[in-house]
Amino acid sequence: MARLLGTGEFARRSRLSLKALRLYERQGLVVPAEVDPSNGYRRYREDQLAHARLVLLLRRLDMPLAEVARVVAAPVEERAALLDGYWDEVERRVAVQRHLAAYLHVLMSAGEGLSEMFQVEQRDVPEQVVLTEQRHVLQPALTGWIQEGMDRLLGATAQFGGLSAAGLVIYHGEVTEDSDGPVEIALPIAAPTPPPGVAARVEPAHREAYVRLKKREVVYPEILGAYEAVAAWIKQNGLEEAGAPREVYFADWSTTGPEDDVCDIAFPVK
Amino acid sequence: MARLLGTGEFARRSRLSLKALRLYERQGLVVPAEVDPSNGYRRYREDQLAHARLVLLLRRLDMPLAEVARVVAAPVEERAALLDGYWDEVERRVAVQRHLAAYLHVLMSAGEGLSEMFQVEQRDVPEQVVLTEQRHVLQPALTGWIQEGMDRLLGATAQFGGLSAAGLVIYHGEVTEDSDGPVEIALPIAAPTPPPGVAARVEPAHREAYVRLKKREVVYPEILGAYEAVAAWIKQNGLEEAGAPREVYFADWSTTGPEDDVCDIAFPVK
DNA sequence: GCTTGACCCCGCCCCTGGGGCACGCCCGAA
DNA sequence: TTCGGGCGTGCCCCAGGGGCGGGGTCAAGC
Repeated sequence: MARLLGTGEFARRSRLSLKALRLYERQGLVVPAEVDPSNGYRRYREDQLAHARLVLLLRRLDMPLAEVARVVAAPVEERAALLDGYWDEVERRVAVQRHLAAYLHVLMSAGEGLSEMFQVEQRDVPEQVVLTEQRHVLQPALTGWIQEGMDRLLGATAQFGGLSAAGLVIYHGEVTEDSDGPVEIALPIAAPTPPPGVAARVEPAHREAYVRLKKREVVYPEILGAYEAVAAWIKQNGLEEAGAPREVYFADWSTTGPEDDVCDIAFPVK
Repeated sequence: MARLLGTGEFARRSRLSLKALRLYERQGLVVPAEVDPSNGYRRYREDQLAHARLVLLLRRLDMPLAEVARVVAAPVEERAALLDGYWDEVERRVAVQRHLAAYLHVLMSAGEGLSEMFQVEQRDVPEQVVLTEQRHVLQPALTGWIQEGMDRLLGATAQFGGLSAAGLVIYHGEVTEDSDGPVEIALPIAAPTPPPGVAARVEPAHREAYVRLKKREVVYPEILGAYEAVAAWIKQNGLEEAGAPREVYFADWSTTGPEDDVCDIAFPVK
């Protein structure tokens, strides 16, 4: 009955290294059935093998030890859900990286000729009264917030006769995984001055340089290439940036396909 | 012309941390255009920004610094290929983990009831003369070698009247990512004794416990569950393992679908 | 009973890719 | 000249171990 395994045998049969076994004991992941107090020898029950092998397989998913501990400590009926949660997270991360790898492939194949990928134009934009909403938001939450905010403000434009021009997303600060803007959503309305009682302001008339993007190009971080292209173009042409960069959404996001033009990346210039 | 950037500005504009910049300098990845010998101040050229940003994006793919160094040091026309090589590797690794996650999901949903997932049977196997080929091989190369070896030996069986029973893959040692067997392929032929001039031997008569698997279950590491199930069943039924475990392939691999039975996992018992 | 391997302990240093802190110098502007 | 921020180095920390070395221990053979 008291057939206990020494570390060597337990390690061989669980395929865990001795080093890993000691580490997992410290982390409370795989705790020996008993430790001889006189010499510190660890002894494991045979039925702990299944547990140890489970830990091994979870580690092969590169699951952090802390998360492995949570999974194996959870009631049996909750384990599958925890595993799925972790794995979905991995798939999301890999999906982002997959996109990035594809972008880098294009970038590198283009032989650094980034600017040739984009056609930069200029135009004059008249003064506009815009309903506005501003927030600090990190990149992962950005598209969700833009969707919501656009919808919310679009509802608010109704009482002013609806949207009078393309909606803007203005980046007053950088938005990346660790820099949170702020970002402003600004929807133009046909009013001569900002109406009272709502968040609104005048977006001044300006000249801007822009590139037009297809829907499939409007995805982080590929979109950064477009920003860089415009910024580089501005410098090359002896102009200066004169305001926060912005995205001009002139198409309905939900009804367009990946090859349709949906927005411009624009920098005010002088 | 000599517009050089200090570390602070270079870090902000490249989005690399100061710490990362110093590290990358030591690794020779992003080397400052000049270092003031009197005070150690680093200065970067503005055109190094693109280089630094490329390093940043490659790092976001979790590409190791050494590999990033190889990519950015390569001629421009080779970079895309190096990137693709790395990313294919990542996709392969993730595909294996995806499989493993799915297996673990099933395992955990079954509530540890692994043995209930498999129906273990017993049977007697008569003495057989087999053509044989043995090798050390690691798990990743295993299926490829089995395919080839089976084909090769199958050709050799022709001169003895062809295959007389299901082909065997016998595991004399464990086969994992870091344990390499040895593994034996053994194809039974209708001969009373091992013919001279070819690698052949007698596989003795024995009783064996086995489970039958569908094609979709015959994939590492899910298949380990089947081995464990048989091993557990043997213990539970008071028997003993009496030989190396084996896979008995009784169907043609190439013409079967994922839901077809293709092989048995068998342990000789006594 | 004694010796000899094999087994097992612990602790230290190594790796990657940085984060964070302390301490101190240095630079430019008021 | 002073002061705030920019910049330098060096040290310790993280996961998840690998590897080495010094020393205690266990069982088996003689």
